[in-house]
Amino acid sequence: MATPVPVRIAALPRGGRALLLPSAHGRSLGPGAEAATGVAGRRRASPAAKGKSPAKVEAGSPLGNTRKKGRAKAETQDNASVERCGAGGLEKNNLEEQVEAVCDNDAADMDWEEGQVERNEYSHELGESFTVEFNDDVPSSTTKKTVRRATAEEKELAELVHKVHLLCLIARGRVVDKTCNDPLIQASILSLLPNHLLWNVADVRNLKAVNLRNLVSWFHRTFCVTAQSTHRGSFVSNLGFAIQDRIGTAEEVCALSVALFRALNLTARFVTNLDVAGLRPDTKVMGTLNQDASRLCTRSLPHSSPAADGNVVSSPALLKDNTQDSVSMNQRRGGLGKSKQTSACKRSLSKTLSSIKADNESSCISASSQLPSTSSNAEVPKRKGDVEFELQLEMALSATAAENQNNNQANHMSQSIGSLQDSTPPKKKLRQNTEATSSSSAVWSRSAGAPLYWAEVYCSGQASTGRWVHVDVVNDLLDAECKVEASSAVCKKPLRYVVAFAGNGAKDVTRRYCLQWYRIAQGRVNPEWWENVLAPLKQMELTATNNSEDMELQTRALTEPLPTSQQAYKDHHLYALEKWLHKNQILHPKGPVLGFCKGHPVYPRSCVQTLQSRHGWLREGLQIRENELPAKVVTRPKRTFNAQSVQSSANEDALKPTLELYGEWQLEPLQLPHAVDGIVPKNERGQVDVWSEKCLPPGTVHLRLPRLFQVAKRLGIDYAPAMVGFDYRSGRCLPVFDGIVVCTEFKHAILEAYAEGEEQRRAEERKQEEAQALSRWYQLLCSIVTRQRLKDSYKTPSHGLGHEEALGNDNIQKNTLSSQRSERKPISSKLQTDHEHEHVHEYPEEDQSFDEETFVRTKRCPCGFSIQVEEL
DNA sequence: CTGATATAGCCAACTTTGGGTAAC
DNA sequence: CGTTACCCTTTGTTGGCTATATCA
Repeated sequence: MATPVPVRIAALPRGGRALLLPSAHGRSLGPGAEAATGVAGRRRASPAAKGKSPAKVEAGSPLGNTRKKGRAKAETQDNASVERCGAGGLEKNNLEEQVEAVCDNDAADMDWEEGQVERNEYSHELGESFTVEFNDDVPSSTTKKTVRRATAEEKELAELVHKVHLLCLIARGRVVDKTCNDPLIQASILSLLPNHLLWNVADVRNLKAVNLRNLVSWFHRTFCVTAQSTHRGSFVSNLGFAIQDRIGTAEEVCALSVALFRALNLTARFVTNLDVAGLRPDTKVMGTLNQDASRLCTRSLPHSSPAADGNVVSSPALLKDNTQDSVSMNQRRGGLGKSKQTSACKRSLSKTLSSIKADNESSCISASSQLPSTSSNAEVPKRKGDVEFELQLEMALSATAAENQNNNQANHMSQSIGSLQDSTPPKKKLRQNTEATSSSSAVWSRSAGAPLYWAEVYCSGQASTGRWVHVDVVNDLLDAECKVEASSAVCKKPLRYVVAFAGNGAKDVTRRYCLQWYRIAQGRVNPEWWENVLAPLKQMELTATNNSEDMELQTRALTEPLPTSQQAYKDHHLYALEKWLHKNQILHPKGPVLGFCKGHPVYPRSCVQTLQSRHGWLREGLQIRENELPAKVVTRPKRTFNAQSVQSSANEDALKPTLELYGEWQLEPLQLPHAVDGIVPKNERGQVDVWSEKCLPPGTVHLRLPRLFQVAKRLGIDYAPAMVGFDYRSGRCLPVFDGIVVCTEFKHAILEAYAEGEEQRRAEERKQEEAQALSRWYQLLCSIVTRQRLKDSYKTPSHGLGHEEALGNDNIQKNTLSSQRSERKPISSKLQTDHEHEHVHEYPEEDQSFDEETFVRTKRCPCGFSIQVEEL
């Protein structure tokens, strides 16, 4: 029944043998899987093995492929396991002979795809200890994971996602900003503010950060922050409910603070660290878009439907996870005992859900219950007595409406799903969730959540001319911009794009919060694109706030402290170490030295010059000045594209394996011979090399149109074919031509003539097509007529035929340009006998027509067959 | 945990002007 | 016999950059 399949026998050092299905990536059945009862293995080429021949363990060669260290190591281990499993000391038998015969047959080019061994057929010959072993995916700590790097396509996709996500987040920021201007929201939040806090901020013109202290503390005490919110239809509605319930997401609470500041007539803006999907693809997560996908998903759809939640609830794995989440959360908050923790693991569904509820509620309670949570008592331990915690739990549960609970439940569940989908380990994720909800600590540490939303208030009384002051009501922080970067880094939400929103506009203020730009530069999108996106928004922001801080941000950008690690100097935007220069870079001038890092002098980045070869500069329309020596000489790859150069490679190596590079300071504009008297200066091949438009001889133009050279030739204008590059196919390089180069003065004449010529050519083409169509119609109709005539001649001979024939011919002849239609008339009666007719080779003159415009002669056989001949 | 270093995989750059055969 | 059109074949190597692993 089983198809004989080529299999390989590995001769093992101790004489043991194992049957190996040829596979680069088989699967281990484990040491215990003995005498497999029919094994089917399918190999799928993994990306790592893509394009490589399957790693086969050759007979007598334990290490099939020792080219790379890592693989050799892995295979050594594989063979050890093979040995372990296969040391049965089997006698060579028929099967093996058969198998080896197949192997010897080689097999090297065989497609080793699928294997199947049926026990029924062979087991009696092999004995019970025969083991089938697949040499891959052995679960072992030392097994090297296949490292797959992202391809260019994936990178492009990730960048696109990043950009789109950025745009979405900006749009979101604008929505929030706009809502902060809503009069009703402003009035509502203002109405909550106690009177005594009002006059602290009355003097807007001389406002200082200190004046905001009480306001911020009050706000922090009054509103508690929750991880998830209920969608109420619009952000305005959400804020309305947040005001009513004194509870909202960090974003909502922060937005409310901005609304309050604006209601108080302060200049305030909504600031957010855009939590955007990564610019680079995440190679750790295979098969999915990237790890941010789930985050994207949860952010855009934070409220999964109850039905979806129901599905999830039915999954035991998720349940367990939730249980653990809630347990450790309880432990964290309330200090539950160990026994309680273990018992909690076995809780029923309802208890799990209630504990989740408790978590949600307790987070609010803990935030709002620690009312006087100023910096003075920030160090108060979070652990409280169990009793107190239980009390709070009770209060929370009873105080919350059932409906609300359900919502929270659902939200928390969807959040949990998100956390499971996320590549972050559950434990870590849990911590993040906890952090997001806990807001009692004013000391930046891991326990404080990553700051994603805050406000900036312009304090005119601060500094000499006033400045923007960082105000974070979520974390009860005032003027603490220096702490943002560290806390973001700790919470794995590094600063990337800190954007301030005001007046429906936006502005990148990352510089204010980021002291180590080199750390984030890699994660940011192409600055040009980003600036283009923000340019119109920046103007709107400026109009609204009337405060330009560009100088301040610029100063920050230029006065970054010297990094202490050498790595940081790699592509640092301000500083450079000589060791990190690229192959085509040089320091010119080599100085000044700004400092030292581990003994290496640090130079300003502005001293780094990028060099190019003579040809490279030529493309840019520049040439090297006379008598300039190469700034740097680097080795160039050997030319190995044909046999001749390989033969003479020894000489070539000695001669010129180097590439001479020049810097910008050694250049002058390209000086090419001018076009004189309508003659295009050409190279020795009679062409012009157009590496770029800058390489054109002065006074000439490059016209990239097909068939243009014919026009130039016809008009007698001097031209040269434009060689634009090379095509390297099948190991050969072929010049690629595109259009022609002519003197500028002939440009219009040629283009006009070309347009005319093209028009004519198209007309001719059309005419030809029409003629052909007519001819085909004629043939078709003739054959119909003939057929009909034949038919009739057998049924009712010579009856009613004349009319049809006349009609058919007439129609055609009206439309043809034939000048001799009348002569073709009586279609010979010979036709009637023409079953095996051969077309007349020498067509009679009277059966030919000639079109003087197209030079097409149409010859017709009396049977209706015609042939067209173009006369030249 | 951080930084230095080694390693491996992806990818871009580099190369820089056909030859044999059949039909006409 | 000279000219022309068409087909053939689908590279191959090197080094830079970068992510990851490993070690101090």
